[in-house]
Amino acid sequence: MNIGDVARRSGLPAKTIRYYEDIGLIKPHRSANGYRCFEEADLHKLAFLGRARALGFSIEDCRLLMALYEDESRASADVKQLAQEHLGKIEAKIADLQAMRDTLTELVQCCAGDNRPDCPILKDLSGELCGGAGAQGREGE
Amino acid sequence: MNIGDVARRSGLPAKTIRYYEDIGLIKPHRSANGYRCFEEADLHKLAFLGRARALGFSIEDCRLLMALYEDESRASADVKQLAQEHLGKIEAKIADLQAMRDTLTELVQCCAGDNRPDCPILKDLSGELCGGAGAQGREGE
DNA sequence: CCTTGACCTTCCCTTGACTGGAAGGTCCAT
DNA sequence: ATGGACCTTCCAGTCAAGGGAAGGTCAAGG
Repeated sequence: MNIGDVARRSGLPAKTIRYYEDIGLIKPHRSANGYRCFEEADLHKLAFLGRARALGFSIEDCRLLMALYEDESRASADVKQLAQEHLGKIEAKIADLQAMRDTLTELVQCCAGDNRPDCPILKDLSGELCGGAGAQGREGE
Repeated sequence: MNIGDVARRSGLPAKTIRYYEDIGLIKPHRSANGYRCFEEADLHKLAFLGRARALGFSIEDCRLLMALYEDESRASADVKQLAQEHLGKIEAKIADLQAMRDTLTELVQCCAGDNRPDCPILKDLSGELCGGAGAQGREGE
């Protein structure tokens, strides 16, 4: 298989596949003409990588996950720990984003959104406290 | 004020402040010795930037927000629109992360986490369907 | 006067995970 | 032989900084 075929079948862009080879995640053979020559096993790995990346695992996590996958004597505890740590990071990000969302939602609701210059969003950003309904809870930043 | 003082007072690292000057967000004067020389107005701008960044606005959004802030004849509708667009992106990110979290949570729960190699997390990543409780809903990716 | 240490300057490299594009080689069908 | 689709490598850019080197400046202490 050439790179275009694996790209279509794995759903990953050819550029990404080359990049994954660059950083040592896959090691496709080469044909006589220098073209990368992928086997089913490579395709399988790429699909694995694609799914792990879609779950938000970093490239380094993917490397570890692949190593665990290929290690027949792995302990599932190691996989689980990796996944749980990643889950923790995701939950932290969600919490951060939710805090932003809550503050922004408040500010947007406060803002008249008309042609006058007075704007609680800018007031908040400039550090003046919004007298009204208020988007507080960030004084101590 | 020298950069160290503004760094302490704004909570931004000196590196970040220099970067913000580099990209034209602030334009501090220079003392005779070449040191940046910040006024209260610069500090105010940096605090504004810090808060906008903490709300997840991109640098380019921050640039627009600052311009609006300094434009006395702005329409609050413009600010509101910017904030609403940003809010939409944040909500999309939250939804993405929540989907990851849900799948990962399922998989982690499925995994025994002992010293045996059998692991539903790796099974899922490798494309095999998990026979048990199942973390489905991603077949069509 | 000299040194020490804290502070400041610019410059360039690195991050993560790609993406875009240029310049050029290969393959296959017409 | 020519066109177009495919492949190759290499270099630069993204975003928002962070790290660190090499060197200038300043104030205090000996």
